[in-house]
Amino acid sequence: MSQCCEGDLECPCPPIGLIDVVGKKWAVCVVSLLGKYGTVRFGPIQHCLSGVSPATLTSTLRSLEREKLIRRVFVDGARGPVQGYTLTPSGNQLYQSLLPLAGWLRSA
Amino acid sequence: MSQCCEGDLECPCPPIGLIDVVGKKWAVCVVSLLGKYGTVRFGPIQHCLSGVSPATLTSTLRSLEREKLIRRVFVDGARGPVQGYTLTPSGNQLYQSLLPLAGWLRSA
DNA sequence: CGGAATCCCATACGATACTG
DNA sequence: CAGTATCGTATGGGATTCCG
Repeated sequence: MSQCCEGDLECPCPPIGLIDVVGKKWAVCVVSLLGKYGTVRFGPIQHCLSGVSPATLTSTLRSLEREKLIRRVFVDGARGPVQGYTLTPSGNQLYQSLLPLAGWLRSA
Repeated sequence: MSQCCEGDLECPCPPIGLIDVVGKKWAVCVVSLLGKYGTVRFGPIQHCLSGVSPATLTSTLRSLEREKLIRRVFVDGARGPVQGYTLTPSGNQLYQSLLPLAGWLRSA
């Protein structure tokens, strides 16, 4: 993965590694969803994203986990604990700084 | 391109089409660069992005042009007019709403 | 210098089937 | 319900070459 940047201009570019994570097709959606609703389980996330394939969603969730932007949590359901996903503090910072962009994207 | 969103949760996700543009590996870098420096030519952009291949850079620039986020301009150089790229008003709005995210990405 | 054309590869993504 | 496994395709992106 090449590094940005090495030119004469001072580089305003974010690190490529995080771009790769945030740039994943559904990553921004998942972060926005968790930011808005707190803890969400696998099924509702998948349903909200119009039936994205479970493999793809899992891949997105795992990469977000690796970057410590989300984490798995267990909540008490009617029949025992169930899993869910929620933002880490770092993920919540991302969510906050993502809000203006998300707003602009929707209005553009 | 599947649509987001159709679940019970109200969807906070931005449109997928623009995600695809902004999510391109170098798109955020280019927008940040033009936002900071105004008009920049092909060469300096490429150099600043650590020698990204011309094909890739061209692809990025074209997709940004299609979305009317940047446009080509001609400026008077020493030996006749030369080309450059600059943000459109819409692109500048994107740049503004991108600043918090770019800042967070760099600090994360 | 500013690209366009071509080739090639890695992988993101979707579809489907299956498991605990 | 919450994934995992497998497969196939589309395409983003790098390397190289060539052109005005």
